This record gives sequence, structure tokens and C-alpha cells, in this order.
Amino acid sequence: MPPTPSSPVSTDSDTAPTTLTPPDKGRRRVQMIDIARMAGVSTSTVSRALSGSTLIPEATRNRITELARSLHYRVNVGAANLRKGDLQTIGVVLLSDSTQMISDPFVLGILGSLTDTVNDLGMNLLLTRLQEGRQDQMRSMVESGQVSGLVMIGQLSLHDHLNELALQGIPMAVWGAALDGASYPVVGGDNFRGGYLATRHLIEKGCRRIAFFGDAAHPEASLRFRGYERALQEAGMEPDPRLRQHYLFGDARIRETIDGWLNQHLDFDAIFTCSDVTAISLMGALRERSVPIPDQVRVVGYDDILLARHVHPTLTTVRQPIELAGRALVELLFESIAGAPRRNIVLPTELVERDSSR
Amino acid sequence: MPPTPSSPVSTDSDTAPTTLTPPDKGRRRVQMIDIARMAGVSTSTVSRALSGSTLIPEATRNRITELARSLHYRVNVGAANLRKGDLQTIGVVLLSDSTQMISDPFVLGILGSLTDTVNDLGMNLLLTRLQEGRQDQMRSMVESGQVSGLVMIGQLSLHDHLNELALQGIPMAVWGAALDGASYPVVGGDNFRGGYLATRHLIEKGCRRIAFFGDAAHPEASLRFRGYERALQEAGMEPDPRLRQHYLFGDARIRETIDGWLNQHLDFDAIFTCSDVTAISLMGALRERSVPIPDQVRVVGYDDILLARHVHPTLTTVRQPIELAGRALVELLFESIAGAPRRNIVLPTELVERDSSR
DNA sequence: CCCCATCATGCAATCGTTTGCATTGATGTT
DNA sequence: AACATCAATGCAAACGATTGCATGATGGGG
Repeated sequence: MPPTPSSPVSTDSDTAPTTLTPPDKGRRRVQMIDIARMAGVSTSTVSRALSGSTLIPEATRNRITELARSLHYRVNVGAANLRKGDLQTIGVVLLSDSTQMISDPFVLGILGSLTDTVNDLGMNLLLTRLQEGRQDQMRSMVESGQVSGLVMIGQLSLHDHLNELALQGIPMAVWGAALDGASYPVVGGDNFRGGYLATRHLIEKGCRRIAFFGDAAHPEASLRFRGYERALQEAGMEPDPRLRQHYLFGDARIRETIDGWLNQHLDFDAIFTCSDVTAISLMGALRERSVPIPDQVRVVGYDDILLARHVHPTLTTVRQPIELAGRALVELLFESIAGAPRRNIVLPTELVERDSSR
Repeated sequence: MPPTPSSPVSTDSDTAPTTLTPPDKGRRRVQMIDIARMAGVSTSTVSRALSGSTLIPEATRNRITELARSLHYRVNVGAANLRKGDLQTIGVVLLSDSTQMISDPFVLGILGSLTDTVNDLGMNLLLTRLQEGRQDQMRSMVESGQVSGLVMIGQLSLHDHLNELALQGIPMAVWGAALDGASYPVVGGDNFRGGYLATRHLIEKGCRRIAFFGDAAHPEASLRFRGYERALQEAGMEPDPRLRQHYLFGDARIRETIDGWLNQHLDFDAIFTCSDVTAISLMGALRERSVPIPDQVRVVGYDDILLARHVHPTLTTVRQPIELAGRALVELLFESIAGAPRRNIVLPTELVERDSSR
């Protein structure tokens, strides 16, 4: 049935209920007692056989395993965990900026890495978005025995709250920047070094008036700023406060800023910005104003998202080994659960040189 | 402690264990029996009080609730679910293309929408990446009672496998295109219409040689192609098979294709591509070859990712109401769990006109 | 031929809740 | 005063597994 192209939007869902109510589960599932009966043994034997215990002779074990497979039986992990007292699940909380969709591709990258790590360990990953004002839900997840600990991804405007949670013994690990006096373990890139490398690179290219884009309230960005300052100082330059923008995403803001700088003849010859998304946005704005990149203004971003090598000109950026992030976070989380002393992990950070600064 | 900028990569994690072993949980948590004893009542009363049952007089109910709160007590959802027989959790499986990180921002968007929907319902979301060759893990999640159903996001190269699962009664809902003979419920945009709108738009702009980028093996892309064909036919044009590219992401491939077309003087004046990421990549390649956009070649993408309005020129694209996706998927999943007859939901799809085709 | 390892298996308690049913005491009705 | 009603609460049996301990069968050594 080829839909009529010019017809109004079609949908099959006319009869859709307006409220969503979870249905209760249907038919009874096959369970251990069924396998036991069919095999003519007790559930003890089945349980041991399925877990591969050598208490059960191999012949029996295989017979039971085979029977279970043929019936598509799987042990109920809820019940098993309840009895065993360990729950093979960790919680991931997205501390995303907007109340809207997760916006930054970088966050997704970390989430992917985390998912892989957790899956490889045979554990599960419970995903939550932190709701506005519902910060106690984090505690809740741990205290209600849903997860044995939490990994937080996103910006750290919640520093104080996280600190409090950590002090109350909620096991956790956080992606971000290690702040002084943090009592929770942190995994992150070397933000100071990233800012330093980016800026030094621009200086080496001959830039003298380097602008900085990055939210001061964001711990990672402030560290990058300090790296930026350091590089400038080493080269005997002073950061010009007029060339610093606390961007809050958003197109209009960016264009405004650029226009402002151009009108005031601030003569910037480079921009270092704390996010590739912003960098790409910036390049668009510059291009609209016929500012050639990199000839008149060089641009360096941060994160090395997929698109960084696809835009034109390709974007020079600071890359963090995102594929190590998942493992590092899980490692620290396990230590936190075990009550080991808190520590941080700083992941290596490198500059990826592309055309936007060539 | 300011790190030494020029020093080698620093990390605190020298003593990190090379294998990751989950620790077992520490101290005993406060549980219902504790509350009961302190309140001088039985666990029955506590249970009922905490669930707000009117069997318990309001005074007692408040007293118990208050006591529980002060002790930071939360009911163990695992135990409760076991007893109640319903598990408030749905599984999300990412059928992502690469074995690597989740790449497409669009997938993340759906995931975000889904997370919000599920959280709003007070349910939980178990996230998994489909491992290579481990397709039975999907069954497993349901049969082991971890989740009451599955939502799949990603490309549908697994059509046959999904079909099989559905026929075996695994409750699920899939994001993608509704294929003929699918026995699982599908939520997706109106891909035919999207392809049609994009193409008609280009025709109206005066384009006559419109190229198409999109993987034929990808059901959503083939529907978009059919929309593209239809629009051409209505305008009395024939699709030129030489102007169709089954791209597989990847930069080199895209540049090759463009070069090929240019060298053969195929004289294309527009490109419609099934992904914004590819569109941006394409625009980069065209720009490198000094092909002006939109003057010589107009470009239309698909998905309306965040960056579409940030690149230069801003990207005309086909937008799907991603924020409705989560709810629609959950709705169909619930119906699937309840054993209701299968149906699909087609979300409205619209063209967002920007500079790349102006 | 008896005794005692040793092996294979089962019994029953347990994990932390929820909930049908029973119990208690108080109140109201006739 | 006796009885029915009702509100408030507790008892104990689930939910579906795991596992310490006990038991019965087997076999080998003395």
C-alpha cells in the first residue's frame, strides 16, 4: 500500500489510549521447578547443574543443561539476586544540561563505552536521566537495591550534591573534572593539558590574539581555561578578557559574540572552544561573515566528535580516549563499592591537528 | 597541584588492577523489619503504610512514612517485584551499525526520548548493546525475567531474527521502517513521505539531476528512495541509476563518489541523502572541490540533528518528531506485552528548509 | 562382611517484600 | 445483654531462586 504522497500525515495509531499503563505479564513462564520435575530431580540439583557446580556429575549436568536449553529456560535473575544478595546492576545517571534531549554526542560516546564495559562483565546497566529537582532519585536507586552504585555523566553543576551523596556512602564514580575537595572519585581527560596543548598549538601557528569559548561554571572548561592561560603566559602573552565568552550553546549567542568582536575590531586570529559542536557552529558563523578559516582565524575545538573530521574545513580538536572511559569509570565504581580509598583517573589527552588550524 | 604542562600523560591509576571484579556489597541495609520494630508494628502494616493503603489510618501511615524517611529507607524493589510478579523494567537494545561506539546522534535522540518516557512512568530502563553474534541475549533478557519487553533501536539488518523473536512471543517494539510481513510492531517516521517531500522540494527549486545517497539494505532508506522515485516520476523525470550511491558512511567513499560524478560530468544539481551526518560530510567534500552550495548543487539531509542548523550553509533536512518516539515505542511495547494485536505507528515527517537548498 | 569415606542428591531455610485471611477489640443495633 | 459490623492489625504463605547441612547409596579397604 503506497501511501498517498500529498495526503496529510498518516498514522495507524488513531485508537491509541491517551494514558500509558503498563500491562501485567501474561502467561506463566517456565521455571526451575518445571525443569526439576521433568528431569526427575530436585531444584537444588537443577540450580547446581545450571551454575556448573562439580557437585553434580557431568552427565547429569549436561542432561539438565540440555533440557533447560530446549525449553528456553533462563534462571530468574531477580530471584537469584535476591537470594544471593548481590545485584549485578549499575546505574548510569545522565546529568544533562537541558531538560530536553541529550545533546552532546560526546556524552553518548561515554555512554556507549560504559555500556560495552558493563555488558562485557555480564552486568546490567540501568539508565536514568536526572529529573529537575529530583536529586534524591540517585540515592533512591542505591537504597532501594536497584543498583549497587552509580556512574554520573554530564556537567558538574551538582558538585555539592554529589559530594554529599559520596559522604553518605553512596558508591559512585563521576565523569568530569576533579575539583578540589571532591569526595567522590572522578574520571576525566586532562583538561588543563588539553587547554594548554590547543593554545600552544595555535601560538606555534603564529596566532597572537586567541579567543576562548567556555562556560566558567563548568569545571572542565575552567581547567581548560587555566591551560589556555598558562600557554599564553609561557609565550609572554596576556589573555584578553574581552576575548572570553561564556557561551551557553545556542546559535544566536554565538553569532552575537562574533559580530561583537568583529565590530569592536578586537582582531582575534584564533578561537579555542570547549566543544566541537560550538566549534562547528562558530565556523559556520565566521564563514557567513566571510572570514576565511584558517587563513584569518584558526579554530580548535574539543572532544573530537565524529563530525569533526567531516566538516569543511576539517576541525582541529582535542581528543580524549573515550573508549577507555567506560572501563575507568567502572573500575572506580567498584572500588567505591568495596570501600577502597577514593582516587581519580586522568585519561591521556591529545591534540588532533586538522585543517581548521593548518 | 597544577600539572606540568609538558610532562608526559599523568594518571593516578598506576595501581589499577588489570581485571575488573565486582565487589560484593558491604554493610547490611535497613529494611522493612527494622522500621516495623521501631514503629512497634508488623511488616504488614509498614508495607501497607508505605504504599499508602487506606487500610492503615492516616495518623499511623504518616508516622511510619516519616520514620522511614528519616532512616532513608526505601523498599527493595527487587524483592517487591519478585513478590508482586511484575517487573517495572524495559530493555533497550541498540542494534548499532559498528561494533564501535554508537555513532549516529539520531539514535541518541531516540534513546533520550525513551529514557524520559520510561522514567516518567516510574519504570526502569536496562540498556544493552547487541553483541556480535550474541543475538540470543535479547531472548535472554526477557526470559530471565530482567525486563518485561524490549525496544530495539538501530538498523534493521536483523529483520529475520526480530521476526522470529516476535513470533516466539517475545514482547517488543522496534524503531525503523515497517517491512512487509513484519510480525513485530514498528514505530518510525513516514520514510516514503520524507523522501518524497525532500525530492519535490528540490524539483520546485529547479533541480533536474537529483542524486540519492542511501543504503539499499536499510529498510528506512529504501522507502525514502521510493518516495524520491515517486516525486521524480510525478515531475516526469527518471531517476538516473548512476546518481545513486549506497554509501556506507566513511569519508573516503563519499569523496570518491563525488569525484566520480564530477569526472564523468554527470551534471548533478542536487543531492538528497538519508542522513545529516552524510550530508555534512558531503558538503565538506563539495566545498573542497569548490562546488558552491546551494548555487551549483543543493543538498538535503535527513534527521535534523542538532548540528544541521549550525553548519554552513545551514542544512535543509527532513525532520522526524523524535520527542514522540519514546512514547510511541513504549505504547506499542505495552500492547505487545498485553498480547494486543500488532500495529505500527507512523510519526509525522516534515521538511525543514534551510540554506543548503535555498 | 563390616565400616567408613565419598559421591550424588534432597530438605528446608533464606533473601525482603506483599497480601489473603484471621484475629482482635470497639462500636452500634435491637 | 447479645450479636453483628467494622476498623486496625498481624500471621503466614507466597514470589523463584540458592545453599548449608543431612541423608542415602555406593564402593573400597581392612
